[in-house]
Amino acid sequence: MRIGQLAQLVGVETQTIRFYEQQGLLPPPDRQDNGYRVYTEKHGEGLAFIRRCRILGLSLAEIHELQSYQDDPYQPCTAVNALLDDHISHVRSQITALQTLEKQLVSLRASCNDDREIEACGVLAGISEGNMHQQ
Amino acid sequence: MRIGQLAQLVGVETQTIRFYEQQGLLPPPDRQDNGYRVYTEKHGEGLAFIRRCRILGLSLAEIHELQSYQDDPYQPCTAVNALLDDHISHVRSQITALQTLEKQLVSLRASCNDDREIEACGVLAGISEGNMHQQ
DNA sequence: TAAAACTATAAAGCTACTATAAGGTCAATA
DNA sequence: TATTGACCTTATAGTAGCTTTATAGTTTTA
Ligand SMILES: [Zn+2]
Ligand SMILES: [Zn+2]
Ligand SMILES: [Zn+2]
Ligand SMILES: [Zn+2]
Repeated sequence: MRIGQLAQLVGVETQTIRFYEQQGLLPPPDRQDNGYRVYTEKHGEGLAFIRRCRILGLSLAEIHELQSYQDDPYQPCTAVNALLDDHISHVRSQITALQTLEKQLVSLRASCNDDREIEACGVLAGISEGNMHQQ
Repeated sequence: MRIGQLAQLVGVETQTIRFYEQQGLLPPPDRQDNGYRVYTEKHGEGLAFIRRCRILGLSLAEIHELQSYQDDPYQPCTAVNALLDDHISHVRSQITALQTLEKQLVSLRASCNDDREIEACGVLAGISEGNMHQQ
């Protein structure tokens, strides 16, 4: 399988595949005489794994770590589960931060209607004066 | 006021101030004979405004837009309020996406306890098989 | 006077790609 | 046979918002 076919199969751009190879997330495939990369089914599985991890919001570093665990199949999976727990708390703290942000933005927005001049805009005034109802 | 004092006043690194100047968010200050930047109180206010916007999650482009409105104080503030409305919807869609993600991650995590071998890890299996309970 | 602290510019690094440029390879068509 | 088009190669730059590093000049302090 050449790079274009693999890309279409998994739904990724060819550059992305080369990028993952360069980052050490995909093993370098064999090459044809003309230099073209030749992929196997294993590469397809590896690439699909990476993509599903990315959809779950895992960073390339976290994916790399997971791969290192996969290479050690008889270790206990504590570290894998811990990695996921950490990632869940990453996501949760992002959610919390964004919710706080949303409240601030909504209250800022409520301080103005559409019929003022810029000079009297409650939004701009709120930002300028630091009335951001923190915490 | 020199750059270090301004930085300490607002709670920013000196490089960040130079960066904002370079990006056109802070007006270039006067220089001493030795080339050192000299800042006024206005610069302090401008910098604090930028920082508060950043804390509210506004992009530099959005901040730039707000600044252009500030320069036109007798226009109606419709555009300012619209910018904030847009930003609030940015934030809300991020929250929604992260909440979906969190559900997927929690359900994935629930598919494993800590007492398995990697080979039998429910988390890794879940990712590999694409059991991500989408939508 | 010499070191410490501050300033300057320019360039690279960070994440996870995406896009562009310039070129080599191959099958099919005119 | 010549050429078109689809595919492949590498290398380089761009995205956002800084941070870090390198190198050098200036001011303040001991
Ligand atoms: Zn994470
Ligand atoms: Zn307004
Ligand atoms: Zn926004
Ligand atoms: Zn497990």
